[in-house]
Amino acid sequence: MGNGPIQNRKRRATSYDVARLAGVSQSAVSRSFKPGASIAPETRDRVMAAATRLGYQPDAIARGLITKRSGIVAILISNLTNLYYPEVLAELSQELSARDMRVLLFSLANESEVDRVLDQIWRYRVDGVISAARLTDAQIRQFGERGVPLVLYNRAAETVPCASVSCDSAGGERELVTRLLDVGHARFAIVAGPEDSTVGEERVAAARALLERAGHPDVPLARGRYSYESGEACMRELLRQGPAPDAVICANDVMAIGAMDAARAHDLRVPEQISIVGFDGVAPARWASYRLTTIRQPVRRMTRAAIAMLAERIDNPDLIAERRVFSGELILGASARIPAAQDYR
Amino acid sequence: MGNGPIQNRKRRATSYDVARLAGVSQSAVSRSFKPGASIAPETRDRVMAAATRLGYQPDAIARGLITKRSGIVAILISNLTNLYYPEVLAELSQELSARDMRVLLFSLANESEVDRVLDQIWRYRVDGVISAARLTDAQIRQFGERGVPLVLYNRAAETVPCASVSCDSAGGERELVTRLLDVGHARFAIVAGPEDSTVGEERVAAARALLERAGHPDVPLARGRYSYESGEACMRELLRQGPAPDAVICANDVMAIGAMDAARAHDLRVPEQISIVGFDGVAPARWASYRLTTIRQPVRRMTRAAIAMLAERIDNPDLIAERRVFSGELILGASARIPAAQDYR
DNA sequence: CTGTTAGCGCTTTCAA
DNA sequence: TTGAAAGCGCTAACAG
Repeated sequence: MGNGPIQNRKRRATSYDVARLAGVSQSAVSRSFKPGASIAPETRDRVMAAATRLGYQPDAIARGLITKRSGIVAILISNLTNLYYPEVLAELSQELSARDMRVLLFSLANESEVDRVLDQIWRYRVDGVISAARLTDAQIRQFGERGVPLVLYNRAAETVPCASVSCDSAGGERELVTRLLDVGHARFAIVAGPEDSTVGEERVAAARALLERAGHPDVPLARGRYSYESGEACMRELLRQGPAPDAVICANDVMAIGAMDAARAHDLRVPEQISIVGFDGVAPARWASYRLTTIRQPVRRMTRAAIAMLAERIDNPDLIAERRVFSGELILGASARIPAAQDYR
Repeated sequence: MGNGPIQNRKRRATSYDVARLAGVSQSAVSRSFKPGASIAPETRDRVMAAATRLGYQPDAIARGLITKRSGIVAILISNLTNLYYPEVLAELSQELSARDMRVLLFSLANESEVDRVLDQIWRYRVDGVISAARLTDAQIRQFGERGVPLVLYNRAAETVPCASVSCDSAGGERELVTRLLDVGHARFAIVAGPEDSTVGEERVAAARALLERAGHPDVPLARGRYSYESGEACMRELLRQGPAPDAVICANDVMAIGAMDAARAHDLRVPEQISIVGFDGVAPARWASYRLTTIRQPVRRMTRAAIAMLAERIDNPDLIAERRVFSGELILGASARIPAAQDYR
């Protein structure tokens, strides 16, 4: 304890306490803590000394009441168990903290909670919101009405203009499918995500369109819920339904991993007998047992962009909506018969 | 829009606005929103009607200023990329939200950030803190001095009494090692976590103690950083150093998974030639390519306990410190030669 | 550069 | 049951 801050247990020191101890006015204390405020270096030192003695820190809550800035950004995530989202959350959290903003986390077990969460968001006067959860257009509109900056992560609004960052699902999927076609895969199948997943549907639609144009209409499709187990189940379903496919396109990595395990359980060798590709580029996709061929989302670039856009909008709420779409990076793993291809186009 | 709330863009409605519209005093509005306050049902209805028309919600920030309760709990997590923590975070977040508390998330890239984070915590007047990050005793003491309730998750304080929940590392590890010994494993090796990880060291110490007593002193040990890559590297190191072990005890699942892949890359069959065990019970440990034998932490029970303890201490700050230790559950996967053993004891 | 003063939006006595 | 009034701890004009 020796030279630790003196302090009556419990009651925390206020700026008045510090002012009294330093022999200055309360506003001098306030100014001492505001960078660039007009205060004599000498007074400031006295104040700071008193502050540390009392263990004083300006109260962010009280400050927010008057500055209209809480320093808090809310993050909405639908399901943290998705394996892709923890990576996103870690990046967001890191970068926000570097920019001196705090994260109020809302993880939704299901979509119906959104309204309840929005209520909380209004009450806490957050400076802005990054949402990796599905929002209806009506919900998005509320942000506009209340003047709370919003950036969507990996989703987009249907009819309302709204700032967003995302990874080019269609482009990435087309790259994968083109490669698969080029080396002569012939019996395709798709493991899709839930129908209400925008990115999932984009990926599937892009794959299908390309396949159709290449003379593969009516590709068999099974729907999972983005989980490992559902990936396994989808693969089993596809194998049961007809002749084994020689290329399976999965809407995300985790299902692709489940699909690989299920295929192997059916004594199919990956990629010799069956190619399997995913999407996202999560860590386990790189594990030696899988070495998944996939499209890696540039998570860090995307999160940084999201935060930059949000910060801009916090400073200038009337900024026009903008969508930033990043290309994913093709990761040539070992789960698909695709040539390493340097001079590829 | 039709019957949506009327509202001048940007400036949010205050209790005064509502009061005026409802033709009551501002304090009547306040009371209407406080459950169990003395207010005539009829007035309350008028107020509520006005409130919805204006899209009014009591401002949590302003309320906190006077009630001394922010409704916010801070969660500290060291590294979200650990795969075990997202599961914990998801549970914590879920349960806190059910109890009408918000989560302020602090994810630390490294231990040196702790002090910076604590500063923020004091400023935001959080009602309490759950820490799954390492705190020094001096840091823990600050919580006591400031009267901020703290519950440690999977760690414990050295010399300061402090509320905590954890999983019985030693007990779990002993169960694993006993089984391995019983079936005659003879050449053990350990893949440990970083030296500054308390749980990691507990697990390793328990395993070593038991092995020593069983006539296996000086078990070779390699240190990883809890990541897949480091698990792989450790296994390679162990294989390089001497005769291949027939049982490898890993301080967590992710390293065990890395170790399995590395062992297989060396053409060792798991578990026939080498048994590998982990700790935690994360989702990928159940994947068909691994089916890891491990100890599963009862995450939901632990998180619920942590929150219950925190809530108690928020209501009664002087509550005595308590440690709750939960037993892990042995998961018999297929990564170790251990009999299914029903009548085991 | 410094102190005085007026709030931010709310809850909570205290009388009526 | 209700309204008036006094703050919670702070920042931001405004004079001095």
